[in-house]
Amino acid sequence: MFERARGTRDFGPAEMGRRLAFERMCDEVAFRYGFQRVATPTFERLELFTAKSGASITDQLYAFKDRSDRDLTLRPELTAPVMRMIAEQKGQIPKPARYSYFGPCFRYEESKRGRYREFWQYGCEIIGAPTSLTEAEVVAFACAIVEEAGLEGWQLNIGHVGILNDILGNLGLEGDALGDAMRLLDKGDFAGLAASGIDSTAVTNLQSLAQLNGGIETLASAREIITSMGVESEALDQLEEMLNNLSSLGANPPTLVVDLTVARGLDYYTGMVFEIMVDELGGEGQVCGGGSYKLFHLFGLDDLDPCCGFGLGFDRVLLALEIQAEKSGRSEVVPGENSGASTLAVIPFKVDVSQVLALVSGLRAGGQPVLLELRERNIGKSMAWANSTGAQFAMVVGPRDIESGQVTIKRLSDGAEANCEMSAEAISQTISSM
RNA sequence: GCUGCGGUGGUCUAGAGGUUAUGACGGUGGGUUGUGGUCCCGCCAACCCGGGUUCAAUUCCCGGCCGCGGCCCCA
Repeated sequence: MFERARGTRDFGPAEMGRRLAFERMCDEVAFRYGFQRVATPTFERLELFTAKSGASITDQLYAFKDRSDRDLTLRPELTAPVMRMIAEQKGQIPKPARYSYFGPCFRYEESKRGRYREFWQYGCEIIGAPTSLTEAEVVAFACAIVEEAGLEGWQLNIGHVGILNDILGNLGLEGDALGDAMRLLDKGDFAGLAASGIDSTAVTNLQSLAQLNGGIETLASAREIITSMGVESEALDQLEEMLNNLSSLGANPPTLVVDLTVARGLDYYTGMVFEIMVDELGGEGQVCGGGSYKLFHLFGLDDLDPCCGFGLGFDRVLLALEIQAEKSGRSEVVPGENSGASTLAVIPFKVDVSQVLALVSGLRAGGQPVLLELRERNIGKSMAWANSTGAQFAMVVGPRDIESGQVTIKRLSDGAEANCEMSAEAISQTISSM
């Protein structure tokens, strides 16, 4: 026997229906926010990702050589490919561009629940509009997705790398030391910060900054602390503006935490950074992350920096929704996942099927989903089959019906029946009126 | 990378050093050649893999693989 490769999953009809419903929902929200869907290849030149994230990521990639000895890799994320796509057009696109995307990504790492070697990301980027309003739009879009998906109890964490840069820069940190300090801050490792040689008063101040917990109102306290450290931060004003815009745009997270020590551990973030967390997934609780970043300098298009975007952990959101639905007894995990058109199971019975197929064809042409019984079996078994398919209606077409020109439509949920003329129009009409 | 727990038909599960390896769900066929979901009967289908201990291992031991949790990491 052959087993699935580790960290991969199969999706049967029920699960796939749910995933498609969620993808459609994401696209609908994206459309309302003015995003246009784009797609990039599943594999790319290896250099694209090493340039973005350093050579050390190679061991987490599904990298390989092609027959011409080119270094390629399955994509581990979608931001760099989208940047590459725009760069290939020399940035000659209408700006600002609002792109959304969805697709599988691949990372070679230990798999566990909520972390797979093949996983799906839904995401977006706004390119060519480096403003705090852009940031607000991006975060509002992310919030809209999780909210419309019906996720409960999620938390939005927002920080600003620019503010951290101002503070740490004022302490004389730069280059690697600054990056290290930022990573320590992100982890909340203040002992490590003190050990790295940062002035103890500054560490204390950073710690109280990290302990601020709340929404926009915490900015005032943050400003006090930052001012007391002798730092003028324009970035702080930008963050305040962004948060106000976010609120005006209707984002309404169950919990909002303005946490200036959120750094997302990534070198290329430059401004606002954010993440959306849920409790249900333990250590894999981050379902979305993003912010403002500079990457176009890698392609020689510095003028497009910074951009703003996010990646949404498609699988994780679904997992969290499934756990929450289970807990609350909700039957629908993704809103609308069960609301398909009413399918009609057509059961030819003791007739030459060619007599039925024209009718089936007419029904389908008219937009009526038809599931055709393909085996010749007795009525009882065929009805059981119709029921097991999930079809809402069933119709037997036998000699009697052919002769009379009348058929009986049966609603499978409760056995209700209705008769009508044996024509596609009459049948469709009968179904929609039942 | 570290660490804890687990692995019996497709799914859930009983079980014991020697069994025709349990039951349910499911699938399939019949009872029933014009109306399903009930009921009855039949059939399909499993001890994760490799090594060790033993007369005998699916059961005990070790390793691997896979799954689940925790830590590290998470572009």
